[in-house]
Amino acid sequence: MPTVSSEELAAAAGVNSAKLRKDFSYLGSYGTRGVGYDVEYLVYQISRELGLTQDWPVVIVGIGNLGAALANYGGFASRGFRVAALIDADPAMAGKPVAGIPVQHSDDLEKIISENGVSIGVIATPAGAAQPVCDRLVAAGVTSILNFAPTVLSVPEGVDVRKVDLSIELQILAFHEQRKAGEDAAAGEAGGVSEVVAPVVRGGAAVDRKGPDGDMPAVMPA
Amino acid sequence: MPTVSSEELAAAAGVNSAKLRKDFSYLGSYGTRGVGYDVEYLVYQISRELGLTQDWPVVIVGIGNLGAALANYGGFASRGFRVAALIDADPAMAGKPVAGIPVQHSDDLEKIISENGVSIGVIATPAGAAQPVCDRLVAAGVTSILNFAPTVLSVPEGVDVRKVDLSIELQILAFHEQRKAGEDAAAGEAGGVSEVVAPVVRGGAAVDRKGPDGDMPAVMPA
DNA sequence: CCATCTTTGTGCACGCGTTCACAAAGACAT
DNA sequence: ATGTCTTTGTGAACGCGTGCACAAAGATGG
Repeated sequence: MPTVSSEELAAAAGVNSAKLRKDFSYLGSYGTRGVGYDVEYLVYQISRELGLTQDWPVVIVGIGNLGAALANYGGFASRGFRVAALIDADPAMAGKPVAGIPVQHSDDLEKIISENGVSIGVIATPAGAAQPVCDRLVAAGVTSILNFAPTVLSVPEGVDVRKVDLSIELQILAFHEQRKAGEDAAAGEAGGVSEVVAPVVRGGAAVDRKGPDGDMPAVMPA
Repeated sequence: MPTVSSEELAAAAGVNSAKLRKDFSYLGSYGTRGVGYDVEYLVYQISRELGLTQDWPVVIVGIGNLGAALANYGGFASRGFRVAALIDADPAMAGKPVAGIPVQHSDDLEKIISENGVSIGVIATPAGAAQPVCDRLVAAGVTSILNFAPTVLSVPEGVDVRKVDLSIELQILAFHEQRKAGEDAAAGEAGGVSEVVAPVVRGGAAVDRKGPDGDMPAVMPA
């Protein structure tokens, strides 16, 4: 029986082995003392816990460049996701296959959602269309939404929304880039930029616990 | 003079007002006691601190669906970013304009980087091309990389890499979706899924502090 | 069957960030 | 000018997650 010790896994993942063991104990994944964890059983347990063993049908609304990129993305299938349908408001797109899946018109959105039992929707529309699309998705029964449009969506209680702002990631890189440059510059003066920035970098105010990075202050001007 | 109090800002952002004040104090943004913060000055200070007042030239390598989507993304300019060049390995793409910018062939990558003083690169290539492209970018002087390809990039010390895995966001939604469903089901049995999952959700082991969500265990099978 | 060795599972303490609570500071009215 | 009222800035306490260190448990060899 192939096994791994918490020590090996911790080294590979770059975390503390005690923390890893504590987490596994919560999962109820019992290892064997003196031996380690049964790899196969462990993989199964974690997969199940994360929902990888389930089949999640998703719909992608808005088949522009981004929507097409998502439809072609290879990483979905291995994670338990199945693109159940592609939806676009442009009648000219209807029927045209993208990533092997024919695009359907948004008039049929509600029907598509209910017929496929979809509970997760991806919005890749322009900003203006995002909220109306969101409302229709929610009304049709979708309870989790991944939003790529640069808008804040308002949804009723019980619906999860995650917003992916592609420029935020760049923002974070630029922030660190600036710090790199700032530290060099501050070497000359006394009390340079880095001293001012450092505490902020540690304890920046978080607008939302779901923010992508705890290392950056989340309060920023529009 | 238009002002805002920390209380108002905190309410709007959904955070504790003391935390917000403490953060602002690190910035050196002095407010006026009894009045609040001068909005205009505050916006300027935060913008400067985050690097929004600087001009960051970036190059996008790999002009497929995703690369094109990024090139067309409107949110970059307002955040201080300027797409300095689009680069693709396909000779057929060379010269063709995407988002108003002509695509250049990857043979000229090094020249493009140095001539434009680019320090931030975006990789939107297929997985196989990512590491070689990354190496060339770094060799040419890029010190921050935003990676959309589904590969872990290895870079020398001093270079920042942020990986955007589009399927991870979906994963997180599915995880919460499962918890929603699990809680209902567990209402019947004693000691259902939620009790097991809850502690994990709080204290999941983090492979990387830069992970996108502290609310989910980061250890998962490949 | 006993001794030893490995690895898990976890109580406990440390450290850090968040929050509370209040004194200091300035505006504004009288 | 003085008092009152509002809001900032921050010292101190609290709470939580992380990491240490060890006892319990099982394997393995003699």
